[in-house]
Amino acid sequence: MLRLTTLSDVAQHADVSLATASRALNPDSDHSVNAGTRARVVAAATRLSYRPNPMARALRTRRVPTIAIVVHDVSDPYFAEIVRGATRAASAKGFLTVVCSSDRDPETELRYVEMLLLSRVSGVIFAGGGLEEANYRRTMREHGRSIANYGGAIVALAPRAEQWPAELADNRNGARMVTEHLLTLGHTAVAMISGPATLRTSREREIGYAEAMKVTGAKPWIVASDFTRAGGAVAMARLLAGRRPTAVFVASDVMALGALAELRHQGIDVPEEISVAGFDDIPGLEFTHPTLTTVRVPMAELGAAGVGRLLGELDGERQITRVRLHPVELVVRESTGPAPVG
Amino acid sequence: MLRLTTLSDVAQHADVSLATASRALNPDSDHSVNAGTRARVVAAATRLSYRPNPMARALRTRRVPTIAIVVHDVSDPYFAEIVRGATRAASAKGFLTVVCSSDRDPETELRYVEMLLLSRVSGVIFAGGGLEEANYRRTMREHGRSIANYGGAIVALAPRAEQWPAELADNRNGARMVTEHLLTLGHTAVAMISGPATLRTSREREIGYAEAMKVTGAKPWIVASDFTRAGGAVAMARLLAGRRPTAVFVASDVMALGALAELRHQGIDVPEEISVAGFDDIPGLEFTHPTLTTVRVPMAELGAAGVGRLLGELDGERQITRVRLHPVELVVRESTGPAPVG
DNA sequence: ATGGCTGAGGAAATCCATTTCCCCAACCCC
DNA sequence: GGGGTTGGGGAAATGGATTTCCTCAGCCAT
Repeated sequence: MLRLTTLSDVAQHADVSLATASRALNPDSDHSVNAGTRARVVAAATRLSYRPNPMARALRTRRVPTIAIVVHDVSDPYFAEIVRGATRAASAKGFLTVVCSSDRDPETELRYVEMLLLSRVSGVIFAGGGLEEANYRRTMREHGRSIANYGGAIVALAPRAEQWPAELADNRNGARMVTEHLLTLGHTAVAMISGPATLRTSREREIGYAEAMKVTGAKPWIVASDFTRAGGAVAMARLLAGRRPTAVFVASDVMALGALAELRHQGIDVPEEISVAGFDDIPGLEFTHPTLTTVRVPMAELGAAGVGRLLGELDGERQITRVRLHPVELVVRESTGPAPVG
Repeated sequence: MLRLTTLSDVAQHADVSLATASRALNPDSDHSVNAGTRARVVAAATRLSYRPNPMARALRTRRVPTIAIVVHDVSDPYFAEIVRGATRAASAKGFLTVVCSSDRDPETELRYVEMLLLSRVSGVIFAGGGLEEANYRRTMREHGRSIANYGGAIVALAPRAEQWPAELADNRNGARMVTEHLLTLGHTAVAMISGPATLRTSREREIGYAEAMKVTGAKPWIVASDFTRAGGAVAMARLLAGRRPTAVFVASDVMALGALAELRHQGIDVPEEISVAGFDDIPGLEFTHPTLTTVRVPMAELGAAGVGRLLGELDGERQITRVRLHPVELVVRESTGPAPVG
């Protein structure tokens, strides 16, 4: 069985004590070390290709060099992209990332969070929005407190009832912008396909949409469904069954892809007959047909920002602004066009 | 800062020594404990709601209740789906899963694996195929040995040079099947868009394609590119620039989506003028246009099987068959049709 | 010259569970 | 009854880094 070089090996080779070796290699210590001594230690460490044992360090510092990211579904491109940004940022700082995919089941999510707090991860990033459900909220609040109690940090990347520090996409503004875009194109019958009403993210995007609609005097026209391709298709079918809109703002790209498929299925041309816009700008939209107009959410950046924020909190940097809003950007592609005349 | 109950608290309350307390709570120890004593300890542990400190345990046992999965890119639907299956299976067994996304960079992957072996994860699942590059292979082999040395397990979910236990999709067979499907439709000029030549997965799929082509006497016609949407588009453009095929087998669905976009861009009808088939059956293909004919790889199942295999290896179950092949299935959709006449 | 301070180093405690190694009593067998 | 096993328990070592508490020398001010 492999024996790796330990700090005491390094100390011996550099002819210093364990304490000095440790301090030499952790420059941000309070205790100063003579430059020459430090050089000797560093040299020895390099020569022996020393790597500190993460477990020992974790035991002593009471902190695991691991963070967790909780998502609704890893195989949803939106979350996948966030995870990508987060893992990259984390590994750059020497942290590993455990990914917990709840498969959109609140129970599963709660169980995961309990596992996480028992294993004392340094911090937890909640990438998905919270649920507006009494039991879920209560348990989540308790877990959050437990995590805070042992010194773990929490960051949210989507709107949540809990007052956790957050790095959020400007959902409301984005929804308003894209709706205004559709209105500017001359559409008056602008419907929205939204996510589940229990999800805060849906609500924020609905509010932005409603704000833009309010100006026109038209009243909001919202159909809710699941945040999945199938959900989008179903919602679009429901819309098409009644009075037809000429433009539809869909609350997520994944749903929008489903909606587009349904339109194609029914032989309705986009954007000639109906304009469609999504939200998120997941990768690959420029390869769909028609290419999808959407609102770009800097997903990978959100993930990275979440990690940065988390590590900052761990270092005790109390941010004044608990919630930071990341700007979003309208991306106009082929799926939106002028309202049909007549 | 919360002080949690430690084993010695439990020991005191149960009025036994530390050693006995530990043995009472870890029933699979060699050392037997009197039933009454054990009951006392367990009662105390429950009363104090004792949870062993994972860090201390990890330091001592040199093993963390965590497994790792190494992928080329989490935001690639193929890998995302595998990760989903793996994390679910792992959490059912009480393991957390760290996800390492190399972003298709060999250096990054190697660095990750080094981090993993230093943190002594219980096991590592390699979801992506290995690279045929001398330095990569050598370093990876060394890391693999280190992991085995400390008692960690390794499982591969894609073909690799290293002789690790593997749960593989039947790539060769799938590629043969889909190529035969195209040939059966009357196509004679059947080209293949493959992944990077350095990737074993590409090679296996090429072999299956070549086998099917051999029967017809036609010689293989392969264009290699990246395993990305853009890669698929570029390769298709290259194909279209020369003598045109009437059917193209694309080595992955993600690439196939790019290839389809390029065809649409050039105004070429699918499948009227050119048939296109992919590989993997990533989620959402039934929402594309045209819906994509492909070979279904049970991705989530592979991920779960990988976890199962890993935990089996940890328990010392030496499998006789090192490599298990998972059957794949042809899924015919709209993107393939009869060869154009003339 | 004395007290106080700082820079630099070391010995030892600490984090907490697991695992030797050792001991004792009870029991068995010849 | 003496020697050998076995069941059950404890003291202490172990894993490897961080951190607390000292110590000592050198320097400054009083």
